[in-house]
Amino acid sequence: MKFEPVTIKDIGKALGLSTSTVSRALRGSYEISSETKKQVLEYAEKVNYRPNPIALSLKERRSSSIGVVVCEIANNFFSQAINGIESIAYNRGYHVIISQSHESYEREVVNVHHLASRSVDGLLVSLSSETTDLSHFIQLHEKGLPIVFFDRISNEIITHSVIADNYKAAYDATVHLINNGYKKIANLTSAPHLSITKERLEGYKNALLENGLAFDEKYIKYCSHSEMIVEEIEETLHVLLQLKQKPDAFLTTGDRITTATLSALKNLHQKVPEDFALVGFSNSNIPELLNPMLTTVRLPAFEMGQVATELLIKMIESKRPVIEFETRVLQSEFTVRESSVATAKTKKASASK
Amino acid sequence: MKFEPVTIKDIGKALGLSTSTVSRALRGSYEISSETKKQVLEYAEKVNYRPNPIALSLKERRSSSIGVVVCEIANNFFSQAINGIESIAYNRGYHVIISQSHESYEREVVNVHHLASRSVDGLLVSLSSETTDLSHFIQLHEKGLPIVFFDRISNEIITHSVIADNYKAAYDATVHLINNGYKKIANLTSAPHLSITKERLEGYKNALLENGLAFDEKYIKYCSHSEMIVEEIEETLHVLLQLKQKPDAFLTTGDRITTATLSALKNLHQKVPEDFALVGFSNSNIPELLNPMLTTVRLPAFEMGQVATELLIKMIESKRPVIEFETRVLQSEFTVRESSVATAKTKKASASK
DNA sequence: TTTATTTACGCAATCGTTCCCGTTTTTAGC
DNA sequence: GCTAAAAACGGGAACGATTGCGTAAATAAA
Repeated sequence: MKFEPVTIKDIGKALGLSTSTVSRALRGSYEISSETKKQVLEYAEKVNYRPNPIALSLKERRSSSIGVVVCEIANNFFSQAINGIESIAYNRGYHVIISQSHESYEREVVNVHHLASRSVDGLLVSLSSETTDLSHFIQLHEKGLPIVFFDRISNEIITHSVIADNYKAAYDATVHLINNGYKKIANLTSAPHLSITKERLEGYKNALLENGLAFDEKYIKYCSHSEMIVEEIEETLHVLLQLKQKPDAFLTTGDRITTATLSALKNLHQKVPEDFALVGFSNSNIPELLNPMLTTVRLPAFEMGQVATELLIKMIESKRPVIEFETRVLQSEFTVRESSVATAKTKKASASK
Repeated sequence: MKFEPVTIKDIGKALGLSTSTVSRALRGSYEISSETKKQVLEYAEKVNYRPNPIALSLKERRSSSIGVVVCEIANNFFSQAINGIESIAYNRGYHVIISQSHESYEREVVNVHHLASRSVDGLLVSLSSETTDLSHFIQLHEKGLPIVFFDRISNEIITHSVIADNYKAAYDATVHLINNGYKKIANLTSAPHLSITKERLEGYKNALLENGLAFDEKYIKYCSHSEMIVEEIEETLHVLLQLKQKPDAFLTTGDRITTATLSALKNLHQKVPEDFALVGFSNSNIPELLNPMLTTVRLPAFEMGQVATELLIKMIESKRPVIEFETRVLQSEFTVRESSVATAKTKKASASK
């Protein structure tokens, strides 16, 4: 099946004008008499003419579209970020083409090439957890394709970045647990080389050290983001629960890790916060509907998408090459709910001290 | 900033060949000697040549991309459906361009025009709740643009459709509540003109009638999908709770309506299922983490996306105009959990009868 | 009336690729 | 040694829109 839109040539033929005249008339050029303009405009309206953006892209060497590379849209953080991206992009006349890597490096490479060859004017990227080699981005970046990283960024490529205050968020969350009497706080986090992981881990670590608690590698568990995440975390919990010094609280720094941990704890018949407290990074819309109501760190996903898009469009539309870059840090939101409150156990421990 | 990829012309110049020869060599034409082919292929590899799909689109009059029109990707049902769409589309060599209407008719129209002029080869559509006038689709459909509707479909346009067994799903859910002793079941549902609403309403209605219960218009509440949905549903509940015959159970037929109802009930300090039972349509990944664990109807979102995409690509790639259309109905999944079990109250009522 | 200026439009190149036609050279057939 | 047929490659139009340049006619200025 095919779809035959009206072209400028059709209009010219119908009206006995050249394509250039029609083109100019449509763009309101002063060179065209008002009669001709009126005639062309009316006819174009009548036949519902729409300029072919593909032809325009070819000529202008730009597509008015930006590519988004994320790992998963079925994830509150990213779907909210994409809403932020769209809210800016559409107002500025850009299309948004979304691609998902599903945390696979290969898939990310394929998607990036696909988008680049599709002549996107720029790229908004949050890295997949498998990605350590950035050459697919470096290649494009060197050729001058504007790229902005958000959330999972890299310092191998010098460009704009937008992140949340990951260090502070993890620090505050950890201090909160400590203040509520928890002393053996395990951290379930994402792949170790991801920027978010490093920053959050640092915040967690310093919170412990500054409060006189030991930092124990055994309490750090890196979780993949596979489909089997609940089973994986159940395994991880098994290991943690068999430690001599088993943890009394969990800090989960990732949307899916948080819900998966909650599921796993439930499957293992562990009560929160009585058996284990839990603070989770989560952009869920319904943290207070969970059982227990979840203490969360909520990332400013929507705003991050907006800011990243603004920076990208600024780069795209810049006449001269951009040479100064910034890393914008946006504030997260910490909300205390049931899952991390002090319990009889922790109160007793604190009192007896 | 600009981005200058290697063209076939560059290769020709470098190798002293014409563009036609290079083009043919790259496509492996029998007309080109194996030496020349080898030379061209090697050089192309070396300079990392990639054909410009924009130029191809212009020439071939197809873009190898399909447009998706949904209301909200930050919704479990749609993000799962999009994953299904992508899983098929990418394997078949199609790009997916997603646009959100945020339930706004105007936005939907703009997006559809945008996508059409962007030369998508076909459209996957789930209507916005505001849409009653379909002329923006009819226009394109008449010009031969392949369109497949899924979930929120329309019978104004004769084409393929993919839906869930909405009638049966609502019927079964209602019967389940009745069997557990609930007799005054209110139905919170989406906009009245949506296909999903009509089908689900019919299932609900017939379940009541076939089980000797009256169908009461006062128990039907149509909810918009605005940002303020929790507040809106709180209002609605206020009205329902002040009826002489106030309901004893809710059937919520929509992802966000379900969670919003749960939130609203919580805000109003109503217990589920003790005060009110609840069965909700929901594609949440964590229904058993909610408090109470939620009895759900889960739609086959991923599969719906897949089937719709297969049908669309079949239409796009069909040589002759497609004249026979089908409506594929996929099965939903009903899972009983806490929120709809029989309580002391309903058991007593049943027993005393 | 002659020249200069404005008005209003057409021609053709351009973007990157494909493909229908040539055209030249080589090889085969007799 | 001549013709015929492959083999190997180039020229140029086409896809839709824009735009610099050229030019005819109309008007204004001298």
